[in-house]
Amino acid sequence: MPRTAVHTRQESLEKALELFWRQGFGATSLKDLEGALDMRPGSIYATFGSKENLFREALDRYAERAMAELERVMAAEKSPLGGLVAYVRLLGGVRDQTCQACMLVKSLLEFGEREQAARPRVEALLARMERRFSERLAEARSVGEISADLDPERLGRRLQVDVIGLRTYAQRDVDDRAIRELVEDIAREWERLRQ
Amino acid sequence: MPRTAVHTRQESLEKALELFWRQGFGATSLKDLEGALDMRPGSIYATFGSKENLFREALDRYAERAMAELERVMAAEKSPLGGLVAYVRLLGGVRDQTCQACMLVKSLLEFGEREQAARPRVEALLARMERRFSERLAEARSVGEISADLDPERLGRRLQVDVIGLRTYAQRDVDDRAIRELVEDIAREWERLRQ
DNA sequence: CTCATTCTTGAGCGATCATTCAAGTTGATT
DNA sequence: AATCAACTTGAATGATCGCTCAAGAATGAG
Repeated sequence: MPRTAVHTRQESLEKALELFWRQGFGATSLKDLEGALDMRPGSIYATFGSKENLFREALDRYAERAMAELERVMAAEKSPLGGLVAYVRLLGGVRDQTCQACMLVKSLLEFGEREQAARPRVEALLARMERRFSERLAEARSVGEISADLDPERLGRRLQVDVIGLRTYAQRDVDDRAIRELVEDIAREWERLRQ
Repeated sequence: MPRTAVHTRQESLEKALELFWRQGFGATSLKDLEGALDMRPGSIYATFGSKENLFREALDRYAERAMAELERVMAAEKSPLGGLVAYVRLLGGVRDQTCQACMLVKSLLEFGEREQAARPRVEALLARMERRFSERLAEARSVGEISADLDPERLGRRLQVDVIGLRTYAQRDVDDRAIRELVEDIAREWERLRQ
């Protein structure tokens, strides 16, 4: 009996995610969203409630995809350490994405003040990613790939710093060769942990 | 014969820098600046021309200070590599600054689109910092501190990735011990290049 | 067809944005 | 005291911000 919806929630979210990722929350106006989603303000608000809520949903979707990709890459490698190295190498191919830098990191820096609404979510999603790194590094240690002296938590943090640094650096206007070399250097450093 | 100015350009710039660093360009309104500089719009525009120009001057000032600190730390160490390691260790004390993350990096991510006005300047300032790293690493190589096989340019990039990653990570709501351990781990990695 | 339900529209809301400028204030010089 | 240049003020500008809501359009059921 209802009028058929012309857009699915998922598709709209995808388009919003792309915009927010590229431009950030503050720099993306409702007019931008109207254009990208091909929806009028009334529809957007009926569907998503507010710009901020739409952003939060986009963030969650982004993080979900990022985690899924990490799991996919890790699952393809038997070695826990090898899986993480493969993930690092994959970041070299980031150049043809919507944006080189991680959306979580962009949001973290945009919402510097802690009282900002989306900030806790950003924190939680970054923490989850780091935790996954640490878990995998703990596995690597327990199967003897890396020294028992190493602390998986410290290594997980260290890996997140590398990922953040690499992807943020890739946002600079440098040529692809530089990025490829960088990825290779970082990947080799992690390989070197193998004992 | 003129009326005595109540604010010096330098002091105003300092206050603006602090605001822009913490909040970013877009999230800092003229009302914010009016409050922080204790100046009315007319004065601000008479002095700095536009919000964007004020931001650009603040950026330059930030970069100048950052470069000066790098030079200071490096000058205090005889060893070129040691100077860079000392700089990395110093980043651990970043926690009591205006903002943990580098203002250049925050700006790089905020002005993702290349057509943004301040973007080329951000690129140039980041490139200058990296170049300085590479120069110092070239010295380290020429005095035999690190292997002749290593490429100072690649290492300079690698160091900038570490610095970007570390300072951006420090923006997260993690405890100081985590940051201290991270700085130590990164510093030790660079020490390990010493042959 | 009529109706009820769901979705979409877009004009318009008050607030805030960066910016301008005519008028006011100040202080040294005459 | 009068003058004038330098500096500051703050009301006002048009644009744009996120958002609302009454009205319109489209569908399936009766």
